[in-house]
Amino acid sequence: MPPTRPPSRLATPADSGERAARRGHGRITLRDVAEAAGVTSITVSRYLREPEVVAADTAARIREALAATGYLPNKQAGLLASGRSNIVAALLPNLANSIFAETAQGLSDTLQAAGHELLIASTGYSLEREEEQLRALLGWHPAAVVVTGRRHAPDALALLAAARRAGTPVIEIWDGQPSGGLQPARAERFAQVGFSHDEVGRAMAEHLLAAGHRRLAYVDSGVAEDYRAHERGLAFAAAARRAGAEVAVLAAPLGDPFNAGREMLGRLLAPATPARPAAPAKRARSGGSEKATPLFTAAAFANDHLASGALLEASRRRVSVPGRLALLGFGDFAWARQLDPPLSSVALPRYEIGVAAARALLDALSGQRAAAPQTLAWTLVARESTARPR
Amino acid sequence: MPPTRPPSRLATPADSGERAARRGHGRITLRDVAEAAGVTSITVSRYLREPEVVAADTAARIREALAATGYLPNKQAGLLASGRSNIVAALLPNLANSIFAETAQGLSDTLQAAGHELLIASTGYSLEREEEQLRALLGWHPAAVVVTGRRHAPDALALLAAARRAGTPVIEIWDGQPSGGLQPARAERFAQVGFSHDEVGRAMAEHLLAAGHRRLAYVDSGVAEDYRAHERGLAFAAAARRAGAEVAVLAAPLGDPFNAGREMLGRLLAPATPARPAAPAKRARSGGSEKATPLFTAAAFANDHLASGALLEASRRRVSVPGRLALLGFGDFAWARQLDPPLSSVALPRYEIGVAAARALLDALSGQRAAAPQTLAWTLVARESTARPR
DNA sequence: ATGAAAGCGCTAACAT
DNA sequence: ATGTTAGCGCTTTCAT
Repeated sequence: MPPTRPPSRLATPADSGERAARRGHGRITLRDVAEAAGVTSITVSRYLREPEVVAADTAARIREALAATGYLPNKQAGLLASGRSNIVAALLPNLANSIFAETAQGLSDTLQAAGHELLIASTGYSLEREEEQLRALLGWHPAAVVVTGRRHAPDALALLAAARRAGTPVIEIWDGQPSGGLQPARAERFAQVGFSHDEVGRAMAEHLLAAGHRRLAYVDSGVAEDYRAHERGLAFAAAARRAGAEVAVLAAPLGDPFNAGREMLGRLLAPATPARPAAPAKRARSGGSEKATPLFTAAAFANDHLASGALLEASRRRVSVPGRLALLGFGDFAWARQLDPPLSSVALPRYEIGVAAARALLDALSGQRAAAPQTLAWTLVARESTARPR
Repeated sequence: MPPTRPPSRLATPADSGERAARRGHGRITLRDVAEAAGVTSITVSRYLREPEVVAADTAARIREALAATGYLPNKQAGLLASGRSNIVAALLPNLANSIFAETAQGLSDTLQAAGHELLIASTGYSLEREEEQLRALLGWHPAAVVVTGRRHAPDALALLAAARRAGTPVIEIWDGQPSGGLQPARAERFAQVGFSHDEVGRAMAEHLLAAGHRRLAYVDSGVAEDYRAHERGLAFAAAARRAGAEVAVLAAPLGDPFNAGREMLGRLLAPATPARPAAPAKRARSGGSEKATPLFTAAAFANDHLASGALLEASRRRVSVPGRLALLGFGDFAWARQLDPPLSSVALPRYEIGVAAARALLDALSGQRAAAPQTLAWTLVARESTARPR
């Protein structure tokens, strides 16, 4: 006979004595329910997992006992015993940034609906913190893992590879399938759910070229870690150059991005005459013909914040947009299309990325096939800020 | 002797036969590490938890074994055995809303730094979903629980109360201590980390009154669930009336809040003459003297989005702000202070609420005293949109 | 249809 | 300083 235990936890939740050995924490267990229902715990366990297998009258008694005790299954015990987890671990650079916040919401909505739990951690764009957090999250033996982007610390990559080898689906979000050239070579390939930032950069250039602009600028994010913005910039510049246009990539200063955008407007209007001669050499990497003083007629930005800053400053200075300078953002935030003129921008599948990633994981978990990569659609929304003059 | 197991999982990860009984999932366990280090598993376990207690040379061997095997502790097993959890469960209405997203970030940053894990779920402002999610999260036996607001389904309340009784700190965020009158009576009191929305509503009214306005409007959120906005509105109206001013509370239409704000500008400028006589009766609940046609000179809004919509529309219609109409927002979003004129607003401790809640929980967990309630500071940031004319 | 036994991977308690 | 034993609460396997 197994070690006796007090007949009912319910009667005396703080029952003591009897056994000096380790004891429960006073919580209702399967066994309490079983006692109340007059069966053994395995029957209750079975009822919980496959109710149809239990006799109708037994089931009824169990249902009663469940309600009477207020039983809450202990998930760690269940997972430990079954080796299965319904946790999905997600690593995002930042939860406050509305880009990732909406992705988190998409993940959360879709996973919750499927009965999964979301264990979330933010990395602050740091590969080190990502690795550290990944290690912590993997200790939960999650059913699946979501990470952001395709840049990871070597050890993190190894952990992800090991997890996948053990049958845990791994998905990288927010980047598209690696296109040639710019990507670091890497043995491990995880399914990607996102879009190609190269393509977006190219489309941004083409949009401005199509409006007749020949002197383009890309205002890059000053945040070094935002490699997606840098990638878009490279693709933008390449496309512009390919079309025979002049193009420069300028890095925005750090700090409040709206103010950075305002400041950049000045540089865009008079790029060859730095306001403060004493200031450090400007970081413009001019492309195209180096000689001509580039008076830009159009600028694309790494994000809507920078672009809106420039737009607002233009409005303040009575600089005509798009007449004197066309402005194109990235992200299509609700407030940016309210400005005057409304900002043209690239609408992103922020929420959809979360949903698609979750779906891919759920598919992989049920079907046992690998998570499928997915390229999601974005849209360049042309508004007045890049309208063709005329 | 305990059931024999193959000498090393490392050598033959897929070793079979021997025992038909349930077997591990091929993962590295404490025992594998112990074998590699020539000790028993408890010593490794000990090393992991209190390294200083283990002999130096043993420790060195364990360290090596740990590295060689790539061991990752199984958290469910650890928690089950110890009865301790480092999970904090958080329930937020929405992760995409930047208000809660920043709170989530504050929670995440602070908890991660303390070695805790964040299990997060969103409720979509639905009390039912909150209860359901709460039930799921409590199954993890979290170390602490964070919920949003003080309105919960009865059963959810019971679950929270039971959790607290079992020693799990529970914190409600985003609301302040219940002030009299408006709050539903309730036996259970959890620690609150937030601020009083009554006080904010009052301060908003006082700010406008101090600028000399006597005909005030509060534009409430059309979202029924946003009871905090409604509370601010009630307090706003009460304060205005107390000061002898005229005041009305108008409900914004649903849908895009910027456009709703734009639409509300029309109502504010000509509140007595509904544009479309055929439209359903407007939802304005006029307070103060009912007779006078209230031509508002100032309006406070439930959020910056609505306020900015009105501000932008005013600018489009060449209605002077604050000359003809002063506008006051709530939330103090970065884009709103970039407008022309910059929007006065109430700056909220969005991130700080997360940090403070996490700290309170950590304190409660280490000190074993109850989580302490906290009132956090907000600031009414006066900008040009409510500047005194003259 | 229900139960007994064993075990998931770890840690607490009690040795030595 | 290290090991032995029992047990956390559940599920699997194998009876009955």
